[in-house]
Amino acid sequence: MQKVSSQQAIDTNIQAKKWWEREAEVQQDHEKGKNKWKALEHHGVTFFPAYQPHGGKPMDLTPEQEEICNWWAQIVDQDFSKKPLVRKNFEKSFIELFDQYLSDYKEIRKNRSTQEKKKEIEEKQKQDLIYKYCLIDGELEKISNIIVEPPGIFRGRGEHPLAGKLKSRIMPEHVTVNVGPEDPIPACPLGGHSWKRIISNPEATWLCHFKDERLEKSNNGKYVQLAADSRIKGENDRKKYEKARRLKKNIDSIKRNYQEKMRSQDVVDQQLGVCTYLIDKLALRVGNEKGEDEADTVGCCSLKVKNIQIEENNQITLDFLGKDSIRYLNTVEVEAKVHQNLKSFVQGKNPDDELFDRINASKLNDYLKEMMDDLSAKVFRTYNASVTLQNQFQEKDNKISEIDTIEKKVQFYEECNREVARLCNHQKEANKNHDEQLLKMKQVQTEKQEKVTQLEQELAKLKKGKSSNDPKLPKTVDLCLTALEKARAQLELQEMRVKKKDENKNLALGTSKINYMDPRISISWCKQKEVPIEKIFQPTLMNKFTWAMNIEPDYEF
DNA sequence: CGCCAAACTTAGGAGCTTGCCA
DNA sequence: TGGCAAGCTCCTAAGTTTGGCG
Repeated sequence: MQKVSSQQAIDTNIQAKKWWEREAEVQQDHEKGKNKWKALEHHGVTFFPAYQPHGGKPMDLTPEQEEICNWWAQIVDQDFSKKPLVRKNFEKSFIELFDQYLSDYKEIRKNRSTQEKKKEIEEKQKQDLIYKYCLIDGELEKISNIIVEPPGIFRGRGEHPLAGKLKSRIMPEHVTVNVGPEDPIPACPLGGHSWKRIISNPEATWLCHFKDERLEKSNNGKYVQLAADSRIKGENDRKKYEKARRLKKNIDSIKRNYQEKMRSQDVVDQQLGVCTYLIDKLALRVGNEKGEDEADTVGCCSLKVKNIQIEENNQITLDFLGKDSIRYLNTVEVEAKVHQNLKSFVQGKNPDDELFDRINASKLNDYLKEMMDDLSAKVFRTYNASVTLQNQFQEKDNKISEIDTIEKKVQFYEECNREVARLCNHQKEANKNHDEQLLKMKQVQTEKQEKVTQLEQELAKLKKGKSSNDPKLPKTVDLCLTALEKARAQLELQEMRVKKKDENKNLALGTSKINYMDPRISISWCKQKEVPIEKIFQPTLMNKFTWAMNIEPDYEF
């Protein structure tokens, strides 16, 4: 891998290969069929360093610590030790014995000089450099993750049956490596060890695969994948949005199709129709069935009777835990036929029974493919998110004007973004100091308001030829007007900040920006409104979406 | 078909750095 | 000049989709 010699050489190479400007070649690539590459060269994956015993020397338990460990060992198989309260109390006392070391360690790390920290990072980057890039058909490409996951405690979300189980240390013997048939097999970075298997699968884009054998069935392992700004990921991303645009083009006939479907005499068809209606209208996930060893969450097809309330006036309330055990709670009006069908699906069932008992995700996707080539349920989320953003820009356009500041325009963008996040139910945990912080900001707002009022009063006085004696206040009408204008602008900014703070309390805007909204909508809007794109996209997104940067200002999704 | 594995995208939170204000 | 919120990247869990197999 000659090209991986220095960071500068890499940057130059990466800059040089703009795949989106070489569409002809990209077209040719399709002739390769299912194959994603002919040559693939890389250095494999690195490993989490072996555990460093505390302070580099073996840590003997103090007699006190050892004795306490023994106490627990004596009762560990008794019912007593299974009681949550017992475990909680014991754990607390136990951890107190050890956490002094950890907090000391943390403190030492924190107190290193800025220079020292910087040097450490630079050295790490230098070490990682050869692992960070691969060669795909001769082109240098960035890799996203180059180290296997460290051993530790599994942190499942929500009520996960496996939460707290141990994740074992991944060794080269757990790793399968995918390289080109003519390319060198990467050297195993751990002496005395060797890779589990070397394969050459050009239909896959992953470089390494590793699996913790200890975790159960639903764990299908992890991959070393290309970075988001690589050609292959970029092409896939663009294809995703093009497919969503195709859905937009066909949406009328698709709507007619599922409307007809839910009017069928066949319950299977009714369920397919209603499910598609809900996925289209509410941007729900498809909802695959889940295993015993996974958290109990649902999506559209796996909704249970207890997750829906059929209300008056064609309203329904959906209340369920979705992906990541995030709660979805929404009361909406649906079409009369949908309401009627849902009522019949609920009829005679128990709360834990499936609402759509005759279908599943796979059948639903089969149905979607009858209507549009390549259509699957997730495309509706991409389509809905992108259309929502575009519509928000249009509907709210009168809220901003050319003379507005960049900050105000950016706030406007966020307002539109929030509607998308709401649609997709992208929630986050509120900052634990949120209320306190908001109060402080509101106080600042009040002060700014008072300042404006004060200046307004002073202006009135000055116009009558009078003046206050306060030396802080302007002495002429002109000066006062300038000051007032400034104060009003400051007040408006603060009001926007307060609003943003409160509205973003439980909403995560990042997810839709990264995964759902066609970046070309945002970029063309920025061009129209003369907002620098960096104000909307952080550096990683600027890189991820470079393929979309040359879009015209009048792009329509 | 139903079931399962493989391969990929989507997700929230941890934890770091940055930048602002008192 | 240090305290703290905001911004951002990293991490890895948790989804979806497809296709092969009995």
